[in-house]
Amino acid sequence: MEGQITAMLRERGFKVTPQRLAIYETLRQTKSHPSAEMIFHELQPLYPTMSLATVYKTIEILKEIGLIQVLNAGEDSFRYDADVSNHPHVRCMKCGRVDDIMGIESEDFIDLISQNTSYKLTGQQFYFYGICPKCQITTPH
Amino acid sequence: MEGQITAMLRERGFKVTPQRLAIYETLRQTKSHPSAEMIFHELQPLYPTMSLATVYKTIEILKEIGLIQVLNAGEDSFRYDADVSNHPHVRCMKCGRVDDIMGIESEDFIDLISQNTSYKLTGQQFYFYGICPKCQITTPH
DNA sequence: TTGCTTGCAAAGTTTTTGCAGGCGC
DNA sequence: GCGCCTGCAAAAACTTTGCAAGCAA
Repeated sequence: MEGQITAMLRERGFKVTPQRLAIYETLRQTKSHPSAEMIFHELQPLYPTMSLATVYKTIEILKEIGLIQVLNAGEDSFRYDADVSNHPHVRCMKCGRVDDIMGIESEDFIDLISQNTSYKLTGQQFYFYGICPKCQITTPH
Repeated sequence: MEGQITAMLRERGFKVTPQRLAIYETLRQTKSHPSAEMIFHELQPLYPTMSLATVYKTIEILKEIGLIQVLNAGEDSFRYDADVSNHPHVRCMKCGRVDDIMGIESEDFIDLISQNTSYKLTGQQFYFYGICPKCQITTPH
C-alpha cells in the first residue's frame, strides 16, 4: 500500500519529487481534511521553500490519478481527503471542523437515486451539517 | 405563497426594494440553480444599473431569512436555489448544469447517519455527479 | 426626514498561470 | 542533457467591503 504513489505517478508520466510525496503523505496522515493553505502551513517547517502554487499543482495531479478526493462542505475553499472511499462528511457549523462518517452502507440509497434521475451517475458526495461534540459542551443549549 | 417575500423582509427589518424582489423572483422562476453572476446577467436587461454587489448582498439576506438555500456542487462558485426543500442535486461533469432530483425520501438515510455520528445534525446536502441525458447523446460511449 | 440600500470602486480570498532556474530520470 | 517541476510573482475568478448618493417608509 505504501509507496504506491511513486508507481502511480511514474505510470502516468509524472515525476516523483519530494514535494509531491510530502503533500500526499500529509494528507494520508491526517483526518482533518485540510485545505491547500493548511497543507502549505503544515509543510512550511519541513520545506521552507515550498510554495502554495506547488501545493495546488500537486493536488491537481493527485486528484487526476485518483489518490485523493476533493470536498466542499459549504466553505469558500476546497478540502482534500486521501481516503478516497465513499463516505459522508460532516461539518461543525460552530468551529468549522470537518469529520468523516464511517460505517455507512449507502449503496441502496444511491441505487434509489440512480432510478430517479436520467443522469448516468459516476459519483456522489454527502455532506451533513451540525454541531460537533466539543461545541455541544461549550454551548449546551 | 406569492408576495411572502415582502412580508418576510419587513418582519426582519429589511426594506423592500425592486432589486430584492427581482433577484428572488429570478430564483423562483428557474430550476437552473444560477450563480450570482448568472443572476446578474439575467437581470442586466431589466435593471441596467444593478450591480453584482447588490446581488451578493441580497443573496446574503435571502439566505438569512431562509428563502433560499446555497449549493456547492464542486464548482468554484456557489449556486442558489429558491426551493428550500430537502432534495438532492446532480451536476453534469460535461456541460456543468445542475439539476434537482425530486421524489426521494431520505429520512431513513438521514436517521441512519444521525445514529452513526456524535454530531448534533442540523442539515445536509446530497450531491451526485454524472452525465446528463443531452451529453450522453452527444458522446454516447 | 431618517437611515437602510444601491452601485461603484477598491480590496480581500482563493486558485491559476507564466516563466526562469532547478532537478528527476 | 532533456524536459518536466518548482517557486516566485502576477493574474484571474469570486466575493466582500467602504462610501456617497438615492430611495423606502
